[in-house]
Amino acid sequence: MRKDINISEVAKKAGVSIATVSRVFNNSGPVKESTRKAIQKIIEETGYLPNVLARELAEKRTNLVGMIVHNLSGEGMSRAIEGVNRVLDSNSYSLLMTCSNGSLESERKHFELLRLKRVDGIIFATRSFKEEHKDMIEKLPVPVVVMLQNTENAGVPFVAFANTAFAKGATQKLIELGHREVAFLGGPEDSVNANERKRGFIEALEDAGIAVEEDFICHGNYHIESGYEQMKTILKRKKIFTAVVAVNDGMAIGALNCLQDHDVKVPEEVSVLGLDDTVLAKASRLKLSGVHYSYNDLGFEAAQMLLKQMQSEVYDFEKKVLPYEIHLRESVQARTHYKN
Amino acid sequence: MRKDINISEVAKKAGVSIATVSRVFNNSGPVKESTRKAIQKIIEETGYLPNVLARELAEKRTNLVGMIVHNLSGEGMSRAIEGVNRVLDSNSYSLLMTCSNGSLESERKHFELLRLKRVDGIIFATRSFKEEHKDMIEKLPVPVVVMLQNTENAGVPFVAFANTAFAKGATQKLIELGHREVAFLGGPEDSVNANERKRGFIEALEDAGIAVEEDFICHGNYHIESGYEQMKTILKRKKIFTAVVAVNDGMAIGALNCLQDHDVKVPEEVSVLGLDDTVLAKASRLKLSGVHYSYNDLGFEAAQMLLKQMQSEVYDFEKKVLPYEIHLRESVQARTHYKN
DNA sequence: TAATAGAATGTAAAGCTTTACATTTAGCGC
DNA sequence: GCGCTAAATGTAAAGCTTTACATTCTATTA
Repeated sequence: MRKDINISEVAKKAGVSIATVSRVFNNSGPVKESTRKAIQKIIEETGYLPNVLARELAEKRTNLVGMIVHNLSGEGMSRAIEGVNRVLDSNSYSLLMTCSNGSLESERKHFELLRLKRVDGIIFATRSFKEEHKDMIEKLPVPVVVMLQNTENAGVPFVAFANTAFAKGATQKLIELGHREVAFLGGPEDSVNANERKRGFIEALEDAGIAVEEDFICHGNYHIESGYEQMKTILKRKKIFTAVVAVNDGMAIGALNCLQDHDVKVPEEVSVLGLDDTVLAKASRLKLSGVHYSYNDLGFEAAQMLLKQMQSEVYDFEKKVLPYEIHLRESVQARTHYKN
Repeated sequence: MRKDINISEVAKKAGVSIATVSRVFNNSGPVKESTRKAIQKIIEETGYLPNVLARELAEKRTNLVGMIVHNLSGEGMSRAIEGVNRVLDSNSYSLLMTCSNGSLESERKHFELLRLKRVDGIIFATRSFKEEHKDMIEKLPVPVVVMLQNTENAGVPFVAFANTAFAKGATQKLIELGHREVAFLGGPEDSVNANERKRGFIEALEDAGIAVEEDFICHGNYHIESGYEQMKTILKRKKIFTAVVAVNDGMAIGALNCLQDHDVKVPEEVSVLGLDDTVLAKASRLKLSGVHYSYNDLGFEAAQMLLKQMQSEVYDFEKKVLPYEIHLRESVQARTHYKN
């Protein structure tokens, strides 16, 4: 298409050197007022825009932040990206987005791509953080902030949710309400986040001196159908329970539907709580209880932390665990005498 | 961090010129086998990676595709981005993502940013396509594909859903089932997509010779609460209707909850259909009827089209309207005699 | 053996900016 | 009017690659 005008053409038209034009454009040095005016006029007339590639080459920075995400399904990650974008936008950075689909090999490829593209920093959202990831990160010439995983042990900066803490807190609320036989619908057994939540659940029981029954613990895949199935499995065991904690809203909704289909009254007979607060929580007529935490803030904080690291010479360890709120709604009530 | 090695250092070590190294690295010219081997060895030893910035400067292309999206809430857009990513990934392009938050001014800013960043093409997802957008696009030196809006009139290439068609089709299904008093819960009045769906609804009625009653048409904001409110408004009018078409799943779920709360039996008394098929459709015990269309495909097709445009010299108009499927599930049944 | 085609390799320009350093200009005090 | 300082401007290198064109081989054919 139409040929771009470059700095030397502007300089020629203005009868000055390119250095002076550069100084005017970037306001990076003393220029006589009359010269400045003249150059600005030419810039405007010609619509001159510097070639960012050349500039980046000279400056050795791209004002680009890379982001590696396993996938985008689920509303959480999108919100996080919005949060990231908000920060980058107001700091003149742009976002290079990639989906890794979770495999280690693919993640390695994406780290290399971002390195090649010379991004100035990387936000890395992974399902589970491995030793190999640490190696990848250490090889990079730019800072990396991990999102959604607690990488304290690895010494890698991160922003994450307090999975164990809020799972424990929510379970404790149920215990406070008199529940002692509580079932847990967990996530995939190899998911770090799901296991952290499960741990919180177990800790709450243990702290209260309640024995943890394996019969009350199941694992699913986060989906509604899976919640339904796992709930059914537990129901079949015919052991009495008065509350269910689900690792996320999908499983909670599945459980809710399953209970209702089996004529178990919620919340009169069984309370249901999802460790989540997505749009699904609002979908059922019976308002689902859950834990609220902001993915938007997650992204926001991660981007903030990254920019900070990018500005400092040394990438020192830093961490941020986000706050949460437990919302008890219609799906939870105090334990009443259980009618068998 | 550690200094990168550049092509001339590799050349020096190998005792050849940089041109030869470039030829080996890019496999872009004849090189004697022994020389090639030697250079490849040095490349491996030194871990040489070309400076992409310099390369892009020389090649005048960035292998970058920009994407402007109003926002990322809702699962649709994320899926679309995944689809885009899938195509770009396998074609060695990367994605520069920006959220415009919908304002025209912001969109203009983002177009400029992408132009500055010298992306090779742009995918533009907007809520409503205006004359100004066309101007912005025509000024750009790279092709643009619009996503989610039918821009046939403007002559701008696009990939979109057949809003009017599937809304009409779904409504016709209801009519075939004997429904004649059908309510419509629409989206925001300034949303092009929402209005296209409304038009399809109206066309179906008109084609069947059914008068369109304003009392049966409401507008909301896509959310569950809004669907609930609008449904209530219509219920209050005390006119008999036997089916409801909602502009999306959120409104449909809201309507469903509202009807049930008012002791209206679904589907026995009123059928409910959402012009959507998100995760929400699976959340209720009563399986919601709807229209299925794939956002992932939307992104996929948009990216494909863009790449094609990028490869051809002239950017000729092209369009793609995606297929859809109407799924009648539990929430819809044939009209039976209406008990008053 | 010389000519010649074709392969292999090298040279240098083009792509465009930033910036350290060099040079020139202007202004001020004496 | 001279000298000095500070401001204004210019020069050229550095950042690194690709590639058109030039040159130098190598091998084949006459």
